Amino acid sequence: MLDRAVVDALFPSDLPEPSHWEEQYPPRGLGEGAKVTRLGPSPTGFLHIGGLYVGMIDRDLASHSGGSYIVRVEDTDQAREVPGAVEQFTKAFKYFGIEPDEADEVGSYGPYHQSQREQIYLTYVRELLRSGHAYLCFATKEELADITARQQATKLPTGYYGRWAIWRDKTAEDVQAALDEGRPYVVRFRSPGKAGERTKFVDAIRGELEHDANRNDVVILKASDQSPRLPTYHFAHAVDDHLMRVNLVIRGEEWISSVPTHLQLFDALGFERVEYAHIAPLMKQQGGSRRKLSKRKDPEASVEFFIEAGFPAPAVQYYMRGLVNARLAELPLAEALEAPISLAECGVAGPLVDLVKLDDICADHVATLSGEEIISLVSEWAETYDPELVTVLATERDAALAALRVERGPEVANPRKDLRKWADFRTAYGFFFPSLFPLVSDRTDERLGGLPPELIAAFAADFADGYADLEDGQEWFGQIRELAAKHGFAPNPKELKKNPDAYPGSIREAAQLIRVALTGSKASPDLHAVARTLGTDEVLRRVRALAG
RNA sequence: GGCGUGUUCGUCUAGUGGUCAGGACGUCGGAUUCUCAAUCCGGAAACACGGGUUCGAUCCCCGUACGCGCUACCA
Repeated sequence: MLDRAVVDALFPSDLPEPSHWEEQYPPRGLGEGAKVTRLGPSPTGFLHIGGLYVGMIDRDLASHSGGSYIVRVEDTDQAREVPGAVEQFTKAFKYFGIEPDEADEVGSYGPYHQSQREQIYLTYVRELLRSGHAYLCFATKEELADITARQQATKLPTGYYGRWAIWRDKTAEDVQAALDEGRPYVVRFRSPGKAGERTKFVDAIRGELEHDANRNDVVILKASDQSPRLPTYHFAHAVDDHLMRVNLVIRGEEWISSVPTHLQLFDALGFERVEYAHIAPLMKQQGGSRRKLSKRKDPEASVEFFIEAGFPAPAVQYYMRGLVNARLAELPLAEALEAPISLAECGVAGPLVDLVKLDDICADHVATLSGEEIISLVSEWAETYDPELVTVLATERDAALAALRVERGPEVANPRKDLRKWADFRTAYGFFFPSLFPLVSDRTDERLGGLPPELIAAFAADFADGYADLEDGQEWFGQIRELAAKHGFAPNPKELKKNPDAYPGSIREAAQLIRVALTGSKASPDLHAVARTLGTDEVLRRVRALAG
């Protein structure tokens, strides 16, 4: 063990003692059972949907227990940091309504960026060094690679332990000599683990788990020739979660294997242990098997994907909550968003993200919204992703409201479900806006089904000349029926099938002419409703364009 | 390789020592219809495999297979 004087000389002389931090970050004095949770996103790219998923659970448990939810940016890997990532996190959390109680400038347990907590970490590293729970390691990358290679060659577990831990028991003289040479070092934890020893712990989701005790002298503080001097995840987890008074750590199941290490660290530091809940990761189907959603390969792994497409936040939340607790998927959306998540009911196998099911949920949800709500949500989304649409919605608001009353609205028993996400709006409803609608005047347009151009022109002209804006749907459609008969169309598809050469098409094809003229599409809401909504003038303008 | 963890219809899952193994999404068929989105009705579809324990196992135990994770100065 190093002399205290030698240890202290490694650190700034004004570095605070642990008591300083303990006083600055006192216990929270929350009620019985209050959960203090945290999410530790790493700004090495866009927020992963899995991060949002875990954050939602954190947020929920904190809220329902009267606790607090913290977002702590884990930016200790400065080399991999991506600029703008933190801003994107904030935006994503906001979009989905999963916002922290404490983050960045808000909260008295900060700073909430690990890169700004150097002093704190150093205090506790020094403490561990003083007590002999940690030591300096001057091993070079080459030496470490060599150790790993030799362990692999002899089929031994890899790691820095036992006789491989070459700096663990060096004399003070050797350490001093290396220090005098100015060699860079890392600080390693002196693991108390013994070969064959087992560690038992309780996971709030999985119950009692058992693992080999950690024997690895893990690095807790990265290289001394870097600035700022930052800790590894393991050490930062212990220090931060203790000082932020977090008492429930919810994280991905990939951390289960690290729990024995974390427990040793908490014990060595004299911290009270925290409760763990390890969540099964969101998966992706890959051929016949499945794998974790990958940020690089899967667009839907990024929360950005959902924001760009304008998936309604409540629908996404509802879907995710159903994955967390299947019971919530059986509840109506509003209830499911309010009902508390239960860790004990969490699945232990990673679920596949089913975008088709999400679509279904979105469609059902949007169908419950009013026209005003849809316009406001679409506008908000379009602010970033379709500025032209924002203007149109503002200047032609009446047209938008009218469009959204077509087969929709609270009084309709079976509302349309053609909007799943805001990016669908332009495709599904754009034709209602004169300024967004390109007239169809080319009679050879494939949308018209290849009917003879002169027939199309004559039909359209006839329709426009005799058009009446009738209120009754059957009567209104009667106009098309009569014209169809006059122009030789079969009265129904069955007749056409019986006698294909006798007709240019059936009533179906005839109606399609008007549909394409009015909407530019072969699929649309009820034609009568569309025509009434557009108004006589606009109907005539569009049909006459086709008549030529 | 070692250690850990998991496995019910295609997907998310419910469930129990004796159930026709339930629901939802998807899918298929039908109805409706001027096209869609829907809606309504109906169908197909699962307890990974092999041993035990038991009168009986999807459920309990042990193996096997397969998936996933950890085994970094990444988180």
